[in-house]
Amino acid sequence: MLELDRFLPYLVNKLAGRLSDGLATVYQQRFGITIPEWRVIAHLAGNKNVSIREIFVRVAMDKSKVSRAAARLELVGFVEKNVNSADRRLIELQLTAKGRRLFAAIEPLALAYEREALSAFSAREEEVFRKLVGKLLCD
Amino acid sequence: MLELDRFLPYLVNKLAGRLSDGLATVYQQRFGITIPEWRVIAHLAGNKNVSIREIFVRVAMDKSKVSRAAARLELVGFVEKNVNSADRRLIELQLTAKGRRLFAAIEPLALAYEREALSAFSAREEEVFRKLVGKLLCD
DNA sequence: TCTATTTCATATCATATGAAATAATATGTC
DNA sequence: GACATATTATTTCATATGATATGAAATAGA
Repeated sequence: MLELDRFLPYLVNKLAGRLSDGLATVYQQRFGITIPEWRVIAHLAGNKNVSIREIFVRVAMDKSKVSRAAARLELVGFVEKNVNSADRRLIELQLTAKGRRLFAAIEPLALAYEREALSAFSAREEEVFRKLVGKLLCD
Repeated sequence: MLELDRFLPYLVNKLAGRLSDGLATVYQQRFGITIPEWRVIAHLAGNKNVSIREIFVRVAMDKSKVSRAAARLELVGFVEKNVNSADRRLIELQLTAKGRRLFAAIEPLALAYEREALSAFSAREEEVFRKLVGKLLCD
């Protein structure tokens, strides 16, 4: 008999919801940033001159979401959008100085949140968990 | 430096999305059932005469979602709604015969999907993963 | 070159979502 | 019993979402 509380797709979703909600509260209340926007920022923090497409294939969001997040981030001055001169269909996104400051402010909070969320784990357990999640995601 | 691909809240979300989407396709296309509806059905399959409230506290959905899912499931004849005669604020939800047949049809597909999703794991790894997820969820 | 196809970002639109309001019932206090 | 407060389910309403359409630019083939 299928029991929801032993059904992994459900359990993983429940866990994901908790992790996201908790983290979202942090940067939503303090910085007015949504989850999609946070993901775009985090990706841009590690990758220069990125197109919308590059983000949504890498970052598990559909293109509308990324497009809207980028539009809003530009509006509030966290990212800069430029057309790629080699291929004018493409957009080059990058963090502005303001955007980099925002990331620098959020980063330690996000890492602290992650540590806190995983505090039930021993170091060994965390390592195993990371490995297993990686195995399921496989990419 | 925070790297999205090593950030567990993100990774778990990505995994959850994949697991849900894949499974949703199964029962959406074949049975016209959404994820919230599936969760209500799965919960009702194991619990008789359940109120809306009971479901949303147990099943990680907000009350509107459960209320709407229940309304639609009643409309299409998979569940039956009755007011609790002891406390007329409460609703008693239960699967109809049709609803039980639906669950019986979906159950093996859902379990097969779970097995397939976890096929990258050895039996031991699956066990460990379940334990670790349980530990993070703690309830 | 001309035309068809593909790719990229955005816009559109119907639906989903969830926070807050509402309505109905229950509980507690005087 | 009457009145205030609490609890439950639904509805409302503004916003989010995502599938599809659009338009602009690039590429391929004749």
